[in-house]
Amino acid sequence: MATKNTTPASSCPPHCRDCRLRQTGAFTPVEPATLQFIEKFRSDTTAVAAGGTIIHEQQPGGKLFTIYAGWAFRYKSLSDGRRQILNFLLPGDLVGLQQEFSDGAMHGIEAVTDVSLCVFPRDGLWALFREHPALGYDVTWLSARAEGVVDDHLLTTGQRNATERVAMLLMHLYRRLERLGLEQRDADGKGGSIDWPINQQHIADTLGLSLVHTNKTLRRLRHLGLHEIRDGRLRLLNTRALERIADYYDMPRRKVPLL
Amino acid sequence: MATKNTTPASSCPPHCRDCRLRQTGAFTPVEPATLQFIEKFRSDTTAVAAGGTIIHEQQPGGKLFTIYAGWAFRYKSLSDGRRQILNFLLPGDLVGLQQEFSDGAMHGIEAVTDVSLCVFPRDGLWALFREHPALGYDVTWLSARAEGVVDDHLLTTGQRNATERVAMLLMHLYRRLERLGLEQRDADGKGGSIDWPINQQHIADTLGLSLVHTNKTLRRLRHLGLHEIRDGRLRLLNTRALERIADYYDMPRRKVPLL
DNA sequence: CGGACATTTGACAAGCTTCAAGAGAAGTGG
DNA sequence: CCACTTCTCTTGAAGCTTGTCAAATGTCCG
Repeated sequence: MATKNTTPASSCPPHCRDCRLRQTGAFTPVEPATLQFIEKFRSDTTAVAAGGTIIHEQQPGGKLFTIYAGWAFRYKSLSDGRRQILNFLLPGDLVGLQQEFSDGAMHGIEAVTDVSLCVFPRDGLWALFREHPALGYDVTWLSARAEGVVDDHLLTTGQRNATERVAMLLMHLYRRLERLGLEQRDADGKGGSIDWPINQQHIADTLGLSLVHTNKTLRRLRHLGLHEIRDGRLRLLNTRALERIADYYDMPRRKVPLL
Repeated sequence: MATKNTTPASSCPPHCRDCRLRQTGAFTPVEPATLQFIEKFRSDTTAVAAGGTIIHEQQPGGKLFTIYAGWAFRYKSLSDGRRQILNFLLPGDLVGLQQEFSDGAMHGIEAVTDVSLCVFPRDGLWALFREHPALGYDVTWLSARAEGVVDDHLLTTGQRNATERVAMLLMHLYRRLERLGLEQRDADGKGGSIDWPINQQHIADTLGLSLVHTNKTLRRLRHLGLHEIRDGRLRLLNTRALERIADYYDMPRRKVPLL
């Protein structure tokens, strides 16, 4: 009881210079002056409990967020309830840009785990571009990169079959977590695992498959010894095979801007 | 013979102030000074013949383009040849941003019709942000909006069935052309039609369906009297029904930036 | 007329969804 | 502490949507 609904273990530090994310090496280093500007730009920090709504699907406006800790996902739904998860949001991801720009075709954002967020004022974005063009450039970078992720996902739902889709998702998320330094290496140093807070319904909604078929496809891959999901953790037992099935290619990893 | 491989009817005018696109009312008006900046930033104009490659799928770098006239599409493929069309590119669309930013996960761009393009130097983008933050802001706008289009498309391939997908694509493209003033009204003023340069293979690759099933789905909609494709033109005969089938909602139309 | 290409159609197979129901885990309240 | 609910995962069976194979028709163009 005392451990529930409290602030998640990793909440945003009061000062950006203490940001745990910037110490991972996954993000482009910034000058102290720039860091101060970002901290000034940040209007708040907040937390959303697992299952909570970060951005409502129909609600325009809103704010900009950077995920500091936890998992969330963007989604869109049809009026009869069918839901498509567009992508998963992990620490370092900037979200809410589309709400600012889009024609009104909105998406929702929901927390999977408890999530910690840095909040930026929506109407401050133009000031950011004007006063600090380099950060504006970074925002564009992040936006273009986010579209690239959705592009890949569209290739998956449009062209890959069920087995390929599941293999792709496992590889994709594993690599993203790994890049953030969130992979937990085994004691023997041979393997590793990542936190896996999503359930099979999430996977089904992500890949455009039914829940039942998702289950059976996962089972097949598991019985082939390719992966293991247990106690809320994912362990890849044969990445080579998963990459081959999914036609997955790992890209050279550049550092990414962080707002 | 004399009419082939010549410059398409609508090629970019030498001066941006004569740009036909800006006269459509679909784009945000800009100050003459800004227009001059854009014209200076533009390094070239060019044309690509129907079926030609604008950006090669595997080739990094490259340039930025604004489509001035014609149809093109972005795509990604799997190594065995399956191809997913990510979206169609119409006049006013800015393309090539991802090549600048993405981790290397590239897409290709191919011309459907003869295409006229404004060319911008890739390495001038940072200068644009620095010297003209408002244009940088516009680029971000366009990038975020482009992602919104792909989001919608992902919802389509992930959740809609074949009939819904086809209806969605018909509505989506018709509305986009209409917004650009490229709908041709009938003499009686009751209906209209748009140029329809794509074939059923394009549609199949866009919607993640087989060619045969695409054909049969189109036929069904045609026999229901919902649309008509003839002589390279698309005519919607019952938009109400198509919108209902596709769960399509028309968004309020804001003017969009044009680079 | 012959060749390349897009469209069309039928028959059959396969992949995926739906329906139904049971098992296990975790939280809730008496 | 245990019954009860709820949620997730699991499995089987049946049916429908979609893909694959094959071939005919039509069209454009040299």
